[in-house]
Amino acid sequence: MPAMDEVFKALADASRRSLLDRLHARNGQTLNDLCDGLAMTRQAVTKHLAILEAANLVTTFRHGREKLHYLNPVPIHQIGERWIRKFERGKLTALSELKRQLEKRDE
Amino acid sequence: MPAMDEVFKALADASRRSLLDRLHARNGQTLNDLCDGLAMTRQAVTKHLAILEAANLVTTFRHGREKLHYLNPVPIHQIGERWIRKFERGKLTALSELKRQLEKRDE
DNA sequence: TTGACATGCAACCATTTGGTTGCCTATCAT
DNA sequence: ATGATAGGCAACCAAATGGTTGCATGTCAA
Repeated sequence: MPAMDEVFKALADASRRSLLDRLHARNGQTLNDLCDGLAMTRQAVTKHLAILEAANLVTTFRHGREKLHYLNPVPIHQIGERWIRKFERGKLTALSELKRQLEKRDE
Repeated sequence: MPAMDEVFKALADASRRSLLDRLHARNGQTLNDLCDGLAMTRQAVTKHLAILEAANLVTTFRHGREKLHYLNPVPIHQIGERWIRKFERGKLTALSELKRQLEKRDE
């Protein structure tokens, strides 16, 4: 069970989010598949994938000399459920307080 | 309009997420309010708050010599809507592909 | 078996990050 | 006015991050 902190850290990098996007578009890609079109060496991509795998956002299977990468949407879902939702409750309250302060500014 | 990347980066740090938690628990706190109990200097907290403010996750108002910090839940909500939701669609598909691969492993 | 392909490992590098200390400025209360 | 309180600024530092290059290993196909 990877800590939520690992997931947040993994999602903090735009290259890694774009790798997740690519897997979302087409699941089960090899390392080389994921490399092409990117302005990065294969080794850099490997490192990013390792971080995504450690955060459990990506799961891999060896198939001969190929390593297939699959998106695991569960941790993303959990961020939504366990973290973002918390801030949705009370969102209107927070916003109305903000508004009240903005108006008080001109007193 | 702060780029979503800034928001993700701001959320990547546990100390910053805990500052948001504190504001969620009680909105409109001063810098010193937010400092106490934390194992960090005031200046470190200032830097974190600056990053949260740049990402538009926190808005501030001066009131005399005090600076009041308010949570802005909008960017968090947008991460949920614009990013996380995208991966919820197709979540079941992705999971069933994962399952299929896991089973294929034992052939 | 031998070359080509897919990936792994390790050392190295520059920059960013999260934190510190020291000092300065502004505001409030007496 | 003056001390205490709230915050700001800047320089500095160690460690983490994102990337590179070079070489090694494992696997497939002819």
